[in-house]
Amino acid sequence: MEDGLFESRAARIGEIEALGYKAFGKRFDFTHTIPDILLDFSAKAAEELVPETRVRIAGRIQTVRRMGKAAFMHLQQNGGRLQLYVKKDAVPERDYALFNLLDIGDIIGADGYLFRTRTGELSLHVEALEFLSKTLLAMPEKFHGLEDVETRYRQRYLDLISNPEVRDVFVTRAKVISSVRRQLEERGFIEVETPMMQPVYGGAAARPFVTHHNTLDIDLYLRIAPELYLKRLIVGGLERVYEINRNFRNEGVSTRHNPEFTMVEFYQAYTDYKGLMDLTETMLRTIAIDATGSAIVKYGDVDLDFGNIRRMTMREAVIEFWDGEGAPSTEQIRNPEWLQTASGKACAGEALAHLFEIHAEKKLIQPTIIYEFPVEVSPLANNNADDPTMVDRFEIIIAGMEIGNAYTELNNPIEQRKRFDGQLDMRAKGDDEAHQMDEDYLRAMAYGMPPTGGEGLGIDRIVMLMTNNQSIRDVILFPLLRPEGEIGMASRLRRLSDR
RNA sequence: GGGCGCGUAGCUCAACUGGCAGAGCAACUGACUCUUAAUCAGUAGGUUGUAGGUUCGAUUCCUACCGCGCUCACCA
Repeated sequence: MEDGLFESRAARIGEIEALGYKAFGKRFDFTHTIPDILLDFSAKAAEELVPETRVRIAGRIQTVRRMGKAAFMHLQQNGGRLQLYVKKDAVPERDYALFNLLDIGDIIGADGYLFRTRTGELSLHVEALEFLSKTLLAMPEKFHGLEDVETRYRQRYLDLISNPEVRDVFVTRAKVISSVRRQLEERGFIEVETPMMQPVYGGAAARPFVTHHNTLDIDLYLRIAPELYLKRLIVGGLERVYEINRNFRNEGVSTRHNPEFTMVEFYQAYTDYKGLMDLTETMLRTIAIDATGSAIVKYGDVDLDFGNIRRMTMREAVIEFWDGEGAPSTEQIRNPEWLQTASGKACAGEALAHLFEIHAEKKLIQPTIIYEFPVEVSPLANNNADDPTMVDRFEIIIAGMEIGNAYTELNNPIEQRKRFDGQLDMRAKGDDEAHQMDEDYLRAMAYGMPPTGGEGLGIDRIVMLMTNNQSIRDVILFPLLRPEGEIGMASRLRRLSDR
């Protein structure tokens, strides 16, 4: 079958090697990265580049403009791009022959000196070329880049090559994670790793992925949360622990949900949910500053203000944001019968949580802490001292999304056993996301758990906010997609070898 | 899972009411020693996602399927 561009590029492998270069090259020790050069020399005028500033650089060819016996091209590396000027009588004959074989997308090295062109662009006057790696496939169009969303997710490498802003998203993601880690470390938290494969899953309400260990012949669940293991460590005296890692939930995919997603969970002995509110406000503000340079972050058409976080109870939020007629009074919102009638839910706690979700959550755009949650939807949180139907828990909601969830941990094993039994009842009634009984967790608690506050923050969603992305897939390098059909790459490459 | 939308050259996009499938970039040949979405002249490149159907004739209309997006449900 005809495969013109692919075969003509493959043929150049032989031509490049005939000149004495390696088509899939070797180690190349550069003196500067391209971003270094841009940083160090962008501000310097043409005359300041003399005496000659000699550099040795490497990168991928992004554009080529050939003009007879001279040419300009742009080389990109680490998100920076530098123009190269190649003149026939300034490079060895062999290197000029190589230059004539170069394709957009090839990876090369270059030696030369920095100068400014007539139009003032900082450029490298090339004196020697080295070949480092051949591209066989055509790059996306230079002006629009790669737009097709499916291809961008499936071939993220190509997305990263042709869309520089995508690289910036993942650089910001790294800054967010680094900020979280640094802030927790500064406060004496230690990073731990707990099982991703768990014989009993818990710590959240979700359906799990199931896998199987052959030798032990047991089913294991990919964790839906690390919570119960982290609290075992609190029992063990690791009084400030955190873990940044993936959770897996076997549920719907949407612009806010990926089956595997990244959470930071942290637990601090001797504090409570109020202490965590203060910590959360500081952490989120600092993340925003570390990631974007400001506590005010543009998201869609709003400016999110991480410097000023409102706090309100779930009941207050339902009343304030009630849609249409019939907003409850402060008495009605505490009345189980009213709640059940208004929501159609069987128990008062689920009813309140449901009303909150349908009336209030989407409208909470500015960072808001919602506290006092119903006990029925919070099997691991400690009771509120004044209201037995409520627990000391809060969520942080931003742009209508749940970003974090925290509570004073339930540390009474007698109460915890009752809560587990309540969850088992819900499971028996068909709620397959109700919490499982975890006897070893009860046993740990029976040894005595200090009063503790614990919290989880959704890293992916925070990155969405910091990078102004509306879809979680744009902040996950390789979001889950159905496997694609036949690609045919192996057979194309096989035909090259068979010739 | 439901609803709506999309799928055309390697990439970005056209193609009126059903009437010969086109352009730019990339590629190839040629000109050009400061260009930058380089320019100029020319060439080649298509199973219109897949399989059926309607029709003299289908990229266009219909059905099913595949993939993706948005949205609702679901997801504390």
